[in-house]
Amino acid sequence: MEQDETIQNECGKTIMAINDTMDILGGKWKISIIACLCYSSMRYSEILKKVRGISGKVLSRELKELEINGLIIRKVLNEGPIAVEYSISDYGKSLKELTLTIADWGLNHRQFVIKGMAK
Amino acid sequence: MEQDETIQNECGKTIMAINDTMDILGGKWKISIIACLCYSSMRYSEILKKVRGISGKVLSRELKELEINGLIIRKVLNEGPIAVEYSISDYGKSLKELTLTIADWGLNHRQFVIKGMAK
DNA sequence: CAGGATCCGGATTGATACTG
DNA sequence: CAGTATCAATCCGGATCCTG
Repeated sequence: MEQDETIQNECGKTIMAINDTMDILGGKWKISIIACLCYSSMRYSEILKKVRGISGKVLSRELKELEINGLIIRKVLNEGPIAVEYSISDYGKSLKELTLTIADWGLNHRQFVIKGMAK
Repeated sequence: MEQDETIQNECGKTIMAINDTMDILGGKWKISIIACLCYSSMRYSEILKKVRGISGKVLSRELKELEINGLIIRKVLNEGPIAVEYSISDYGKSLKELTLTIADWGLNHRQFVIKGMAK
């Protein structure tokens, strides 16, 4: 029984930790944006092209939130015509492994589906 | 420049792979549910308690989607009074590493915030 | 170019009540 | 117990227009 309780507590802690992560990275786009900036720094309009499907309004909101959480850095390169560069922060780099794990699973899942083994 | 293009392509592929994963695991709760069932099989009402904050309606919808995708297994134990047990499938187990990576980052992030280094 | 303001319809959620 | 049905509230994202 003690063993069971230990397992149950572990489970609860894990879920809390997952929630902590999801509070920061939740939503449809943040992980993609982080993964993108892990490859190289980018301008606003470049991210807009890379992260297919995101709208301008949503992108600027997501970038703002990521910046507030210290995961990315916003740097104004030039005023009139304005140019802004976004890059990953040192802290944001701690998410690189996570993004790769997620991408790996997606690749494997695609194979899995193609082979028709999912059913 | 060729090097740059390679990097850009890698980036695009990574983002597509992330989208593939997110199509399956997207949303606020699915990862928590999977993590939960990686610890042990559970009844509907147990999951409801473990995954704090989720409503019954949303839980049953999420469970249905996870089952359709082959990640979890639904087993009726008993009719009247009905009892249902959910468990992780072999395929779902391939997500265990992912859930642990996410939980790890959440734990570290909590430390990071506590130490006030996030600003 | 970067991104804010506004409008708007559709998706998502929570509460509550109900069923086999 | 394990859900389903329903309604109201809300959250979104998209499109469009506007600014420095």
